[in-house]
Amino acid sequence: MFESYTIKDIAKALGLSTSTVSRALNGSYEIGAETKKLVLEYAEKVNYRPNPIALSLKEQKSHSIGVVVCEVANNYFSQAINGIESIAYNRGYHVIITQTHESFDRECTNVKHLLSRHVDGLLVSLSAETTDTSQYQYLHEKGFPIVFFDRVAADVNTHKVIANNFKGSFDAAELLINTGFKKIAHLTSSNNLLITRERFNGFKAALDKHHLDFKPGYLKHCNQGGMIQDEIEFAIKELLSMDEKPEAIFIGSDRLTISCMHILKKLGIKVPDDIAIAGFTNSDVVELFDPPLTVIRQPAFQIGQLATEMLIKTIESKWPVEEFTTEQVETELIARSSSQKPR
Amino acid sequence: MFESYTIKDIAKALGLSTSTVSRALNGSYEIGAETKKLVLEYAEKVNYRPNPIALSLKEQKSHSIGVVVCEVANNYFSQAINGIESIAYNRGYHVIITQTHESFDRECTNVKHLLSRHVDGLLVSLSAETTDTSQYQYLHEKGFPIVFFDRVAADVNTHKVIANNFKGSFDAAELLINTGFKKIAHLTSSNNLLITRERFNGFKAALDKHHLDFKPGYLKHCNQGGMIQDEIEFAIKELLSMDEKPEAIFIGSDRLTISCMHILKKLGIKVPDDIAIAGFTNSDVVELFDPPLTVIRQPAFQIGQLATEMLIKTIESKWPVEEFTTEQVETELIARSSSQKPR
DNA sequence: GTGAAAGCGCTAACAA
DNA sequence: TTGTTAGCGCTTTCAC
Repeated sequence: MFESYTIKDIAKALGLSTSTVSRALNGSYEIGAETKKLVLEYAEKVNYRPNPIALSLKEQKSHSIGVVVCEVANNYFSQAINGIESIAYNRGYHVIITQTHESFDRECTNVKHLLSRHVDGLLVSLSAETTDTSQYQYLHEKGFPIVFFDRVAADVNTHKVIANNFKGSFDAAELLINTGFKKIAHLTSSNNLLITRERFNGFKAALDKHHLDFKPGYLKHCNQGGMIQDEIEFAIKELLSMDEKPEAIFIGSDRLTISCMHILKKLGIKVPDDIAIAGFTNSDVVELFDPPLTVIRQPAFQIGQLATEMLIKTIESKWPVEEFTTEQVETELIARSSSQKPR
Repeated sequence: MFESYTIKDIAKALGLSTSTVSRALNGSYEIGAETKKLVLEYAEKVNYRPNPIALSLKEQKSHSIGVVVCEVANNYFSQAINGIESIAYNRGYHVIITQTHESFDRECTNVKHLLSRHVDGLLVSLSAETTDTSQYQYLHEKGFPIVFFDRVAADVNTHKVIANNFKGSFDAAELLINTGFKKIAHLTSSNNLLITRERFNGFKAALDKHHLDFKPGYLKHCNQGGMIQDEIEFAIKELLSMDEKPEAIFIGSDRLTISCMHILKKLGIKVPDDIAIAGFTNSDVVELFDPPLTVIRQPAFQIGQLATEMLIKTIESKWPVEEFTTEQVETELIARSSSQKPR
C-alpha cells in the first residue's frame, strides 16, 4: 500500500522499457493501442502512483506554494487559509504556511525559507511592521509568481486580492453616525498597512459626509498590530480618559476588535452603555458575545480561493505574465447591539 | 535569489568534483581542510541552498508529514495544528493537512492521497464516523510511522497522545453537582470515538460518587459529530421537552459546545436561568459570551507538539520501533457563570 | 511503435 | 584526500 510501484517495476513485469510505460501512462499518441491498454490495466491493478518527488525534480517544480501571514490563530487568516488549501489541494499543490507574528525580520526569514524550499509561488499578506517591500519587488522582476492578499504591497505591481476596505469602513462609520453617535474614535493597526489607510479613509469619508469633524486624538494606531496586549490597553485607556470621551469606537482589525472586548471587560466598561463598538472581525461567535457585536466581515475564504487561483494560473502560465490585476471583493456589515445607542 | 546554485555550479567554479563539494558541505572528515574552507566560503558567498527535492529523491523520504483531522476551523484543531507546525518547521518537515469533515470515506481518501504524496508519517485524529481502523493497522504493521492524537484508535498499538478526558469530564460534572444541579444531561459526539466514551465515563463516575442516578434519556449522541446543525438542534429540543427537564447540560465536544450556544440563543433559552451549561471547548473568547462559559480546555498546542515529536522520532529512528507509548496530558476546568445556579 | 540513454541535484560506494 | 560512477523515479530526445 505505501511501498509503491515504480515505472520500472511495471516495465519489468510487462517486458517493456520504462519509456514505453511512461508514454502509455501519459497518454502519448505515439504508442500502440495494445501496449497502452496493457500498461494502463496493469498500472490500475497494482495501484500505481507516480512519485511526486521524482516529477518535481524532473520538472524543476516543487508543486508547493508558500504562504506568509501574520498568524494562523486569527479568524480572518484561518478562513483564508481554508480557502487557499481548498484550491491548492484540488490542483495538486502543497501549501506551506509561515507566520510573521507581525515582525518584518520574521517575514524576511520566512520568505528566504520558502524560497530555499523551492516553492513555485508565494501568497503574501504583509506584516504590520513591513515598510520595505524590495524583496518582493526583486522576485517579481525576476518573474517569480507572487500574489498579495489583504495586506498588499502598494508598490509591487503584481496580482492582488483585497476587500473593499473603504466601503466596509464607510458603512460601519455611517451606521454609528446614523445611530446618533457624533464622537467616534478609531482604533486601528499600523499605518504601514495599506488596509489601515484605506479603512481610515472610509471612516473619514463618512464623517465628512455627515459634516462631523475628525478629531486627531480619536485616532489610535497599534503599531505592533495588536500582538502586544499592553499596546491596545494603553490606547483604549487613553481614549477613555480624554476630556471629550468618545461615545463609540470603530475598530480596524480582527485581532484588535476581539482584544478590545477582552480589555473593556477587564476594565469593567459596559458596551454599549459606556461606549459603543463596531469593528472588523471574521469571528463566527460574536453574536454570542455580551453584547452581540456589530461587525464588518470579509469574505476570507473566497479571498483565499481567489488569490490561490490567480497564483496557480501565473505559475502554470506558459508565457511570462505581464498583465496584473487587482481583484476587489465586498465586505458585509452586520449590525448588532454593541453599536446601539444607550438609553 | 531564487535561481539557486547547485553543487555542480560550485564544483565547476572551483575546479572540483561534485562529490568533493558534497563532502565539504556535509562536513565529512575525509576531506582536506583547505578544500573544505574554500567550498564553504564560496557556498556562503553565493548563498547555496541544497535542493530539498533532490535530497528527498535520493533519501527516499519526502520530509513531509500528513495530518488527518475532522476540520481546521475548530478551536481545538487549529491550536493543535499550530503545535504541529511549530515542531515540524524546526525539524525541517512539511505539514500536509487534510480534513475529513467527520466522514469515514473522506478519511480513507485523505490517507490514500497522503500516501501517494509519499509522506514520511501520519498524524491522525479519527472522524466521528470511523469504526474500521484496519487501514492504520495495516500500515502500522508494515512499519509505517503513525501517531494518533485526541481521537485515537483503541485497537492500533502505536504512539498516542490524549488528554485526560475522564478527569476533565469528572471535574466538570462534579462542579455542576456541587453547584446544586441534580438533573444533568450529557450532549456528546458519536459513541464510535473513544474520547466520547471516556468523557461519558468521567461524567458517570461523578454522578456515582454523589449517588445520583444516571438517566439514559439524558444522554444524547450527535453521530455526525455536530457537522449537521439540525442534528444538534433536534437533540437539544428533545432534552428541553422532556417531562423531567434537565437543569444543566454537560457537553462533550468543542463544536457541540459552541453550536449549542447558538441554538439556545436562537430558541430564546436563557443560560443559566433556564438551563446551565458546561462543556469542552478550546475557544479563547468564551469569557466574552453571554453568559461567560464554563469550559474544560485541553492543552491543544502542547498535544500537537507532543504528537509531532513522537512521530518525527519514529520516522528518524534507525531501528524499527517496537515500543509504543500513550502520553496523557491534563485538562483545565474554568468555571464561569454559565454553570451557576439560577436564583 | 519502441528502446536506449541522458539528465534533473544529490549522495555514497568504489577507485585512485 | 579527491574523482568517477551509479542510482533515486521520471520524462524526453534521439535512434532504430
